[in-house]
Amino acid sequence: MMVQKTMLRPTTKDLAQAAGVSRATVDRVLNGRDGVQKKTIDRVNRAIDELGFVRNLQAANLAKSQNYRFIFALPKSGDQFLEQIKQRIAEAEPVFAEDNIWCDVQQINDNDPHSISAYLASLTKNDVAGIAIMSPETPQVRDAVSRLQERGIAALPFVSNQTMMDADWVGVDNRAAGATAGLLLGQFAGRRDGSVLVISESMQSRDSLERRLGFDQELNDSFQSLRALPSLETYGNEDRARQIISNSLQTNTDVVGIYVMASEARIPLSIVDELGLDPSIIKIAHERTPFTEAALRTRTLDGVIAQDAGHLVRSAIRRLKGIVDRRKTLQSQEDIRIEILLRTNI
Amino acid sequence: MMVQKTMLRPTTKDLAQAAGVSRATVDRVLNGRDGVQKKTIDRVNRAIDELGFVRNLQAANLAKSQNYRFIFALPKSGDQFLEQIKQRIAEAEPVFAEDNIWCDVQQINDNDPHSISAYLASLTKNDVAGIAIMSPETPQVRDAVSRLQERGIAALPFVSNQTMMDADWVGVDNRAAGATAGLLLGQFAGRRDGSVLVISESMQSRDSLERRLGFDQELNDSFQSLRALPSLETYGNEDRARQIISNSLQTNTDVVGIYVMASEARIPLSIVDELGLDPSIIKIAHERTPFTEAALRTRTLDGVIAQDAGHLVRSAIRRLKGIVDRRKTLQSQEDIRIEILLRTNI
DNA sequence: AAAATTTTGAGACACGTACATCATTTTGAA
DNA sequence: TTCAAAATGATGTACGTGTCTCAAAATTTT
Repeated sequence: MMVQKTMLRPTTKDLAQAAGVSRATVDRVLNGRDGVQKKTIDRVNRAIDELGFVRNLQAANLAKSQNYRFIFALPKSGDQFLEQIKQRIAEAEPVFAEDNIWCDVQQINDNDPHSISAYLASLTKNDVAGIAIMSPETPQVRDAVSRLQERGIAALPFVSNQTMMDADWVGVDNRAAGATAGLLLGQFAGRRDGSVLVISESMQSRDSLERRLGFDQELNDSFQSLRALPSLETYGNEDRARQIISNSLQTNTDVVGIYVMASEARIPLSIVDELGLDPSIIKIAHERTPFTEAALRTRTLDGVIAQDAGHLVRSAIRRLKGIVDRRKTLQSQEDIRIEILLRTNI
Repeated sequence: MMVQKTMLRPTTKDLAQAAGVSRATVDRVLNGRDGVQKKTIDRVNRAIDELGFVRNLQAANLAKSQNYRFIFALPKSGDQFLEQIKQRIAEAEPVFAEDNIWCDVQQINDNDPHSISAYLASLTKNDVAGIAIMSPETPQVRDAVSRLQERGIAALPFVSNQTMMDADWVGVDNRAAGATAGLLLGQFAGRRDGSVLVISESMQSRDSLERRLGFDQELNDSFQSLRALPSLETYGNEDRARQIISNSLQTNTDVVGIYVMASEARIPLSIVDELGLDPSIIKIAHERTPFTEAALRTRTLDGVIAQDAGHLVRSAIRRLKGIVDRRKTLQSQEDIRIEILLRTNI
């Protein structure tokens, strides 16, 4: 496959000439229509390689008046991280609009798997070209996603609660994220020994389970002087959070670190703040939000493990577009990095 | 500015109708041609807002047979980081090709400012639409860049040695990167006190100076038990490096940390390895390379401060394209993050 | 060899914008 | 009021591809 640089960019016309066939036949081959002999197909393909032909996607889209309408299906109940996501979608809108990409946000009650699958079932190919779904993984949703794909709508699990088995999703490896939290906390705690408070919103989500798994493994492997306490689940309830956290701190007087696993770090950290602990206790949380940024700056928080919300959004859009265009995307661009934020690199 | 969702996407025709003018006048306004009354311009602009008109860039490019040919002007002498850059450019090529973007790499002797400016002066608008320049900032180069821009060629300083004064460049804030290295090293060193070895290739580059500045400031501010030693300059010479490093280690028996500032960490770190130091000495280096990745995994390196080479490349391409298209790019996407790599988030 | 079928060719039109030309209208100055 | 200049309209072609239709050629079947 060599690229001819003298010809600025070969067109289907050039291709037809090179292959010794007509433009109509080239079109039949390029778009996989039938009624073409195998040997003719081969001739055209050989010419494609020789010329280094690349279809002009823009012209093709123009001709098809293809437009990319994507939907982000997000949960209704939201924390600050979700707000970040929505903000990044809005921010990306005008830029992607020039590339003929239009995104809508649809917020769905995520406590009810039925309403999600009902919504997904209502979509047709005319309404929408692709959809990024942020929802806990239930059989209903999984089915609805399959049926979407059957109807030719691109569907992509987004950020939340997916099995890592499936390579086709947008988000980070939560096990590794938890391990990174563990490593950071362990190293920052230095040679002290003691116990570590682990606060989550709920251990029912896969995210939390995987983070906890990675966190424990890292502490066991490399920081045996630290002892991770059982997860405290706040259920998003501030009063409950206050009670269980202060309880735990009274029971365990040797706490040297606090790990807030939930994507909403504000409530637990505010409570810890109220209690006026020894500032040398290392505190690690997840996700960049206005709150965690401020906490890093004031040194009430030592580190944040984050996934770049803007990157998540743009990656989802690019990958949906890639599916629609049947072209592969750039793997290295779509790997969502596990970011470590300290007060110096916010 | 409201977006009309019923009309799939307003065209210039719709615009003309809404504004009560002809397509020709719309064209004049959109492309800034003269010979249009102010009040007519206003009428059209009002219609643009009302309809939420967005120019179809694809169709426009098709009509102009616009193609984006970009050049990366890189130094000839190269370390592993530069190899990463080149690799990422090659990797991005086929993907960007579908968007009508073609990138070439040109390697230039960066020790000779004259050959760089001579090369830049030789470029014409027909050859190339934009150029990303990785070169030390000298008056000659700075002039050549200005003249490029005057000739309508997009020019963008890339990664290396630029004043942070100029907002229009691609790269990280090296002061903050140095500070991050300092913070990480300081925290990892725990409550120990002692001195810190700082190894650079040369303190003549702005990169090194800024990193050192940030590093020292962070240590002074927050880790007063640590004492940063004067920078050891290797000049890329392995024998020299071995000598000055082992000298310094003999003189300073209280070393608790080593900071390798250079983008080529392999030589200094190999030498440190040879000397068989106490593994509890904290080692921080810059840039993700096959070597630093391996060193993190084997725990001979504790942390790496990096800028994502792929991101740098793609950001440069997007911004060059943005300049050519006279459209603003998404700021948050083009901020190059200061990444912290530990063994758990490689 | 004739007929039926498959394969290929030739051409037209569409998509939304850029750009050019020439005709017509409006405006402002003499 | 007249005339030149400025402003606007009308219209055509081009860009590269997709998608039709209909005719012509090549191949297979009868």
